Amino acid sequence: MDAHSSNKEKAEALQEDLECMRKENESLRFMLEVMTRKCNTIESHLRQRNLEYMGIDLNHQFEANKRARTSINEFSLATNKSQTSQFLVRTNSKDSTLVVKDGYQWRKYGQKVTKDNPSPRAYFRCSMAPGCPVKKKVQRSKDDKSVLIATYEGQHNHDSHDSHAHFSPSINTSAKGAEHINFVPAESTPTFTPSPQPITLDLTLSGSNNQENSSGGLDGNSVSDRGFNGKYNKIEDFVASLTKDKNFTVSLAAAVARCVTNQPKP
DNA sequence: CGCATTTGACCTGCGC
DNA sequence: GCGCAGGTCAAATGCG
Repeated sequence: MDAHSSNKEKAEALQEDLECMRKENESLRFMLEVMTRKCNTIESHLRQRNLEYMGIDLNHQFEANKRARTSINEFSLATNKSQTSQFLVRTNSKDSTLVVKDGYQWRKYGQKVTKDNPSPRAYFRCSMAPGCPVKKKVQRSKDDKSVLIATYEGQHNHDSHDSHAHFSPSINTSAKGAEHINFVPAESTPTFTPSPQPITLDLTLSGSNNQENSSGGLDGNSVSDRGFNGKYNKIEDFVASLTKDKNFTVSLAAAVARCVTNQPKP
């Protein structure tokens, strides 16, 4: 009967392990959910704040432009209808080029000085694929010369050759002058409460220069995550701490493997 | 030489 | 119909 009792002990030990792993799995899921929620919150906050900034800009532009054909709300609707999206791109203020590195290849086909803004507006067509209908307009912000306003129209009929560079231009530091770029999507939320403080978000997780980027925002109002239990100042810090934790990595890998294979822990 | 950029001319749409 | 402003075209130019 010794064999029987030892098997029973083994089964109990395995059940204990299984219970531990279940709890670990639950906590991991909880953490993932919390991080997802925080990301969504930050994203929606950014969009709202950016549109508030754009609202001011548009108000100024419409005051200056008697030929304005759309109201602010109409602008918002048109943005959705015609598949246009607008991004604020922070660049080196000394950089006079209107180049926005977004992972696609663009051919410039025109430049025009508009009435409401002394900075010229450049017109680009996507040249990565023949027949790609996407166009973009790039113009410096009237209020902040270090900010480029990039307006994209249409949808690409191909993929970016560099998916990492797509909308992650701060990764690309080799471009002439474009050494410090942050993208801020400016679309969809129809709220235009004036706010004097635009915000930018550096979406890269590239470590050291994140600190500089976050403190070097347009107005020092870059978003930082006050973190889990006040321990982590930024999501990046939290993620970095997690990725450095060997136990976390191993547990996460095991949990993911179990989820993928749909198998209980042995 | 081929390709991208520049830039003046031209086209288009809208308000008056 | 005219004028204005944004958008596009295409010849000229520059660069590798």
